[in-house]
Amino acid sequence: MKTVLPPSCPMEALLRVITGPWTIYILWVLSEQGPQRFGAIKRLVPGISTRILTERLRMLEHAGVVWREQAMTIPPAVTYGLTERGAELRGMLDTLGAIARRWEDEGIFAEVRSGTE
Amino acid sequence: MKTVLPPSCPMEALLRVITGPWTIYILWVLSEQGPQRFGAIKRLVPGISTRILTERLRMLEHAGVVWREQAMTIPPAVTYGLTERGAELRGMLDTLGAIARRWEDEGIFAEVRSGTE
DNA sequence: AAAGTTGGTTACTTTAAAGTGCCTACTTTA
DNA sequence: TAAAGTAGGCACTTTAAAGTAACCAACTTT
Repeated sequence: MKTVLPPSCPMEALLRVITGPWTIYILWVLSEQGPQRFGAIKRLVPGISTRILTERLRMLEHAGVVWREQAMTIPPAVTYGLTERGAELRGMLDTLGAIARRWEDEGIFAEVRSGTE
Repeated sequence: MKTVLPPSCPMEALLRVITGPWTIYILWVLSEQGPQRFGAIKRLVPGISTRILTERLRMLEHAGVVWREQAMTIPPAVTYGLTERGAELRGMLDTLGAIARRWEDEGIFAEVRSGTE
C-alpha cells in the first residue's frame, strides 16, 4: 500500500503500520493470548502465509510495537510479544473496535460491502 | 485492499472504510472546513483524481459517514458533508492522530519507512 | 459559435502488494 | 531410516487497487 501521502501526515504513517491484511489480527492475538512463538501465531492466525507473517512481525518490530526474542537453540525458538507502545496502541484499538461493533450492530458494513463489490 | 477477513471482524470492516489513500484526508477536510462541493474538495485534496474522489465519497456515503446533496441545476451542484456517524468517527480519528503525532515526535515512522523500502 | 463549467463515467494501463511453492539445517520422534 | 517441526529466505505469479486520460450532457458566458 504505497500511499502518496497528500501532505506529510503522521496519521497516514500510523495507518500504514496498523492496516494491511492480518496486521490488526496479529496484534489482537498477541494482546489476548500474550507472547507467542512464531509457529503458534501462525496457527492462531489461520490462513496467513509465513512470508506475510514474517514481514508483518518485522514491520511491527521496527515500529516498536512488538518485541522479538530469539533463543539461539537449534531449531531456533523465536518469541514475539507486545511492547509498551503496542499496549498503548491496544487501548486505541479497543476504542476502534467498540465503534466497529456498534456500527456492525446497526448493519452498516453489509451495505458497504455490497456497495464496493 | 481485498482482505481475506481471517475471522469475521468488524474492526477489519471499519478499517476498510477509513483506510486507503486519501480517505482520512478527505474526512479531515470535511471535518475542518465543513461541508464542501465536489470541486472544492478536489482542490483541498491536491493530487487526487476525480475518479478516486468520486469512489471514496460514494463509499463513505454508503457507510453513512458522509451525506450527499445534489442540486438539480445545470451544471449540477453537489455538496458533501460529515454525518453524525462521521463526526463520531472524527473523535476517534483525533485520538488516533494524537498517538500518531506522539510517535512521530519520538521518531518512529522514519524507522518504519526505512525498514519497508 | 465556441469555449468553459460541473460532476461525474468508462476504458485502459500501471504497480504495489499479497499469494504460492520450494529450499535450508538441525533435532526429535516414530 | 524417514518424517515432521522450527523460523524463516527466495523467486515467481497473481490480483486488486490506483493512476491516466478521454469523454459526456446541458446550460452559460464571451
